[in-house]
Amino acid sequence: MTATPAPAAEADWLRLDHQICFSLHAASRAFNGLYRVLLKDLGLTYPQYLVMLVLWEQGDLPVKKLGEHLRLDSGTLSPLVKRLEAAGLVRRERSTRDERSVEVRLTEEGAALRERALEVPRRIAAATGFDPHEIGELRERLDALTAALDAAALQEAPGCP
Amino acid sequence: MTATPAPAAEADWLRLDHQICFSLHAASRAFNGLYRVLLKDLGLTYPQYLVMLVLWEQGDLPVKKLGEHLRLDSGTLSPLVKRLEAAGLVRRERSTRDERSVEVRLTEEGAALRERALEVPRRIAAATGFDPHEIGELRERLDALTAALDAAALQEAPGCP
DNA sequence: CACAATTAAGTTGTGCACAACTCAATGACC
DNA sequence: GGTCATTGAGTTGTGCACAACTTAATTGTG
Repeated sequence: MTATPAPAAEADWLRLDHQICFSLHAASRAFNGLYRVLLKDLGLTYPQYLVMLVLWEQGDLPVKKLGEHLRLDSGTLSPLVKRLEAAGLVRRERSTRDERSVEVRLTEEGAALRERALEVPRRIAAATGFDPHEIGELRERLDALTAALDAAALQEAPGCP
Repeated sequence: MTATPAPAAEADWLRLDHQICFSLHAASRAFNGLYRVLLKDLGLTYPQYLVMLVLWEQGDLPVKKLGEHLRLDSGTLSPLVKRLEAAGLVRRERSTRDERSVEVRLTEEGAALRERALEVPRRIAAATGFDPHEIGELRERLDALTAALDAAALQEAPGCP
């Protein structure tokens, strides 16, 4: 034992941080990469696919609601949805009830694309090599992580009531 | 049992996919968001922090080696490293041994920043609410996932020997 | 030696994420 | 009813990720 308890421990923290944050970053990009390959045929990017998943599941939604489901703001969604519209998968229509709101509606083509998308999640699941139970467990872990991180970020934020 | 085994199961696949891919996407962005807050004082973005972590741990490295550690290509790293150079944290120097290669070297300022960065991983770990063992476990799971996804993406790729 | 293939950086173009902002519609309050 | 704060989309600017490409240096092979 030395007088200085553990000078290396500090570096170990940075090392651990390197490991965990890099692992998550890499996993996210790896997922993105595989989806990129699998979604190429459908002409969708990964975030566009997420939007389509929500629309297929929830039906037509205003941009605001889409953003709540996906935790994305209008700065991300506006151009993304415009690209989906350009691809003929959705229409954007001003709500008559509230003229601020824009409804995103699936076109026939957009609704039909769902059939072709059914194969994607199976292939993703197969690629992970995880069984459904493991996937579910990992998902829970990640959701807990997200919730904890969001709470912490709020606390760290400049003005935190 | 009906003649059609489970017509709803197809939709469930899309739903599960929605869950897991969204969870990972959200966790990655949540991490990014918290790092954004914690790194603001250091004047670093999250990917820039990753580069600095590698340099602090490994010492000066050519861009190529940096990319191997972080799985990033020159298209991402070149402008990023230039921004680090503009911030005075690194210098870029053509290798004399191999003029194709560019060595990224920490400046005094860049090396000194490490002291201030030591606090970051502790605060991140605290924010997750996970103990070191859980973090390690999650990391292993994510690394396994990344490896499986990378392998699958390779197999799916156009030309796969 | 010469010349083709490979390699390391860098560039260009597209799309996503997010902060900070504008603008118009809505709602609340006096 | 008029004013003002709030809300929903959208825009702008910065930075990251990645594909496709260019350029220059190096290596391999005849």
